Amino acid sequence: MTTLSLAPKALYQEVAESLRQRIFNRELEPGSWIDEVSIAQNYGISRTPLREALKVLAAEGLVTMKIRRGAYVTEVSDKDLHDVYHLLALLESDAAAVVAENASVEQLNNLERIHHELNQCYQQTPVNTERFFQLNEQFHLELLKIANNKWRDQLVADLRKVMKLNRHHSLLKAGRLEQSLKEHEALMTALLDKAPELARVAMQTHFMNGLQAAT
Amino acid sequence: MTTLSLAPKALYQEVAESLRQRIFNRELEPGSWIDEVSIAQNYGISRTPLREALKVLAAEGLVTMKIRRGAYVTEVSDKDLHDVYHLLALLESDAAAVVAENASVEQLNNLERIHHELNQCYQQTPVNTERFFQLNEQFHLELLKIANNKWRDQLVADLRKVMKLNRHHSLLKAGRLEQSLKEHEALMTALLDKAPELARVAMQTHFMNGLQAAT
DNA sequence: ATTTATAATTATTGATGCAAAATATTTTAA
DNA sequence: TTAAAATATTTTGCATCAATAATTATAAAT
Repeated sequence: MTTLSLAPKALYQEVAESLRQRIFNRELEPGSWIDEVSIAQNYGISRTPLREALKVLAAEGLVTMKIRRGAYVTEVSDKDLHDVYHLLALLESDAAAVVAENASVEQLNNLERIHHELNQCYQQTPVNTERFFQLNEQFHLELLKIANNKWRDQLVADLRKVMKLNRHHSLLKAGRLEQSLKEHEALMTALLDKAPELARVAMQTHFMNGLQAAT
Repeated sequence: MTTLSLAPKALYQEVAESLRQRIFNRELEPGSWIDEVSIAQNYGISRTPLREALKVLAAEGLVTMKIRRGAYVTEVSDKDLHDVYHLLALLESDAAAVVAENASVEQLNNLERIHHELNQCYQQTPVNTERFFQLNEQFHLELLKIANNKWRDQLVADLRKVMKLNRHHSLLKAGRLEQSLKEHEALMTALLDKAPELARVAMQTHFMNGLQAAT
């Protein structure tokens, strides 16, 4: 019997992904030192791929390398959170404007389908918040996909990772669901009307309210 | 006599910086495979720090790692250039708006000082274009510094690196100097008037004309 | 002659070991 | 008893070594 690996990844990438999760779960606390030898033993690997993984995480901003002191989990201040949120709002609201300008009917249909699922999810009692958050993220990702700028996608992905480091990290808090849906509604309207600036403002508003709710 | 090292860097960082320059200088061509063994020998180092450097460059987008195939210098298409430029315009024009909103008199004076140097540099005949480009970059960096968002600074730095990969990479081409100065002038006026949206539009215009000139 | 399979070469990936540097500890002297 | 110096321990950083995967070349069979 042979094990068929469909998505073969380098060890350092697997390790990086695992560490990411452990950081998001606060198993590795912000500010804490990352013990290379202990973690390597823990995973049953050598330090070489682990150190490569740490370099990747450092580039993402999740860990900070100190010279001759090793790697530390990045601490995200309230100002950092605010700044990162500001950039996410900027990048995603611009994406909304681009989508309003260029999207095909089919692409808008895809987006509206997700929007409808989100609405239906909210109608159910009790609301499956887990699924709601998932669909919400899917909506944002689909919008970015339509905007068709892989460099922006990368920036947004990295910024979202940094945001997850903070304790008030959710782009969408419970209790904001209804408000959030209305904002999506306004956004969809602007997109279907092919009104770039309206779409931009709608997304901007969506994010600013989100920040309000998060802090 | 002891050598006082003020900025001690790890070997992998030194190597990363050196490789960056070799990539920008087209000594390592886009699309080409990076021979780890040969380069390690070339530098007289082992492959371990070299591989860590390559991971860093990969995170910056300068090189692309292919599984079990090693590292390749990233190829930047015309669309990529356009997309990256779009994001730079977005991020820096937002920075301009933030500066117009919040900057202190002293900070604006610093900016205007650089702007004046730029003007004086242009008045000289013949124009020292090298110095002009340098001052131009300094102006943009000072603006970002005043905007005071280190995460944006990081994004902009990475995007600028990717742009340098492309043959039409200069944010400012010769023959555009006068036009560019006028655009800076308009920007400075908006900043001094504390008019965020005017500043945003001025910077946006500055970038769009730059793209026009670059392609 | 062309295609397929196998072998050999080449290159990447991961493990181990060693040296240098920084921190913590202990000892000695004031 | 406290402070400073020396020693010991810990940890990073770099190099060497081994193994695994992939590509190319060669040989055999149809």
